[in-house]
Parts: sequence; structure tokens; C-alpha cells
Amino acid sequence: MTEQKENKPTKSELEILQVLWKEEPLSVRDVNDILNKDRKVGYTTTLKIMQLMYEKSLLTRKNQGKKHIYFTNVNEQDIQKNMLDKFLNRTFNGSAYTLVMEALGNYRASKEELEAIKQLIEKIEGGQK
Amino acid sequence: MTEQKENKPTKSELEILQVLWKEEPLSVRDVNDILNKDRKVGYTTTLKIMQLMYEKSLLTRKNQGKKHIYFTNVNEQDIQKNMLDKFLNRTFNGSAYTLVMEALGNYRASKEELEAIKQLIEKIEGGQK
DNA sequence: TTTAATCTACGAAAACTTTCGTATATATTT
DNA sequence: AAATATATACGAAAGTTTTCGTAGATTAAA
Repeated sequence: MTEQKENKPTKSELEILQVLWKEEPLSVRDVNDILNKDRKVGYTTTLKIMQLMYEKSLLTRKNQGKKHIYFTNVNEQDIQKNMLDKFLNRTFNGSAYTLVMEALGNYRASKEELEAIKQLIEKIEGGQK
Repeated sequence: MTEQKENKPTKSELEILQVLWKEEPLSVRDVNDILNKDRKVGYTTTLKIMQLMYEKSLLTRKNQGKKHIYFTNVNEQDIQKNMLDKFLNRTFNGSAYTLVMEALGNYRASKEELEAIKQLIEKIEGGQK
């Protein structure tokens, strides 16, 4: 059973999770290098945060010699779902509709994606009759 | 010209903005009473945060006798748009599609809302050809 | 095998946000 | 008018998260 407290990663933690979800497992060095493509972060800063994440069970790790390589220990969809729930309530008063309209209105989606969304809507409409 | 720095209200600030957007103007006392329906917050805590928001120009205020009544000084849609942008990038890797699918899949929308979303999609598809 | 590079662990400073106590002023009530 | 209630202002404590310096171990290179 997954811990039920650890669904609210901090900003930095989430940043690291994103990196790992994309190409885990990685060493602290690897993660830090990737983060530094966007912004300057010290190595020990990244190390420290990953250690804290390990203690919180957001990450697991294995020994590779004396070094550690890290794996995520939480599911991307689960985290996204939790964050979305908080965000929706906090910023959009719980209105998925407003959020969706904003998102579609302001960000590009491919033809295929738009079609998939339409299909989902039709499926929902069919179900709710 | 609106300040370009003040688009990232903190959690507490956003909570207060939500209250005011719904029924401004309000006194600190009013806001605090409303907040306390959900969770216990001290009066001076709310006062302090609203004072900080005033200094940051998130709020304006008028004197009513010696008391103050507060008004929001930022637009709800603007703030939502900014927060959505950060959230989308931070949590969904910038994929509006994934976000929309998650939102529609997990939260209720009325028949009218679903129709409106479909229409928006068709409008977008028409435009992008 | 000394030097240089790289790693983990850890403590604590720095930065940011929230919370609250207290002083002071002004109304309201008795 | 004295006592009570309610305001604002403000400083500082408390809570949270991020950042970094330093020590000690290990590996790689000169």
C-alpha cells in the first residue's frame, strides 16, 4: 500500500520527479546536470533534496559500487491526479469546465488530440445520457 | 499597466482572492469569518496577509470611517491563466492534452458544458484546418 | 602513493510564507 | 466616563523549503 501522505511533492521535488519519470534510473549527478540545463542548481542542493525524497519514500535507490542510482517510487499519473485535484479546487473553484476551456483556448493541441478529446466527451455523454 | 511581478499569489493569498472575487468589497473581519468556515485562522493572521497583499498591490482598499474595506486589484482570469501556465508546465510537462483528458475523465461536467467544449474544439479545428 | 576528482552525509544558513502577540487607537456599551 | 469590544500596525516567532559549506570516504589520475 502506498503511503497516503506523500502525494504533495514540493516544487523542487516535482522537478526531480519529472526528470526521473522521463529517464530513470539516474544518479544525483545525472539529475543535477539535467536540471542545470534550465537553471543553476548546486550539486549538493540536488543531492540533499533527493536524500529527503528517499527518506519520504518518493524515491528508492540502489547501490552501484558506492554510488547510488535513484528510481521513482510514485506513479506519475497518481501524482498528477492529486495535484490536479488541489489545483482545480484552489485555482478554479473546482470547475473542470473552466479549466478545460482555458487550457484548450490557450494551448495548442494536435488534430489527433482534439479528436481524442471529442471522443472522450461523446463517450461521457453517452454514459450520462 | 499591471505589475508583471505579482502574478504568483501564495496559497493564502489565493484563498483570500477567491473570497473577494466572489463578493468584494469586504472588510478583514468579513474575509476572516468566511475563511473560518473552512479552517481556523486568527484574525491578525488574515489582517497581516491582506496588508501584505495591499503592499504588493494585489488588493486596494478604501476607508470606511476608520476601517478599511478591500477590493481585489488583479483579474481572476489573468491570475488563473498564469497559474495554469505554471501548473501545466510543472505538472503536466506542458501537455494541455493530458491535462484536459485527466480533468474530463475525473470530474463531472454538465451536458451543456460538454457541448460547449465540443464546440470550442470544432472551432479550433476549423481554424487550424 | 600523493594529488585531484567525485561521492555521500549532514548541519545549518537563507529564503519564503504563515501565524500570532502586543501596542495603540477608536468605537460601542453600560 | 469607565469598561468592553473591535480596528490597524508591526515585529517577531514558527513553519516550510531550498541552498550551500564542510567533513569524510572512495575512486581515478598523475
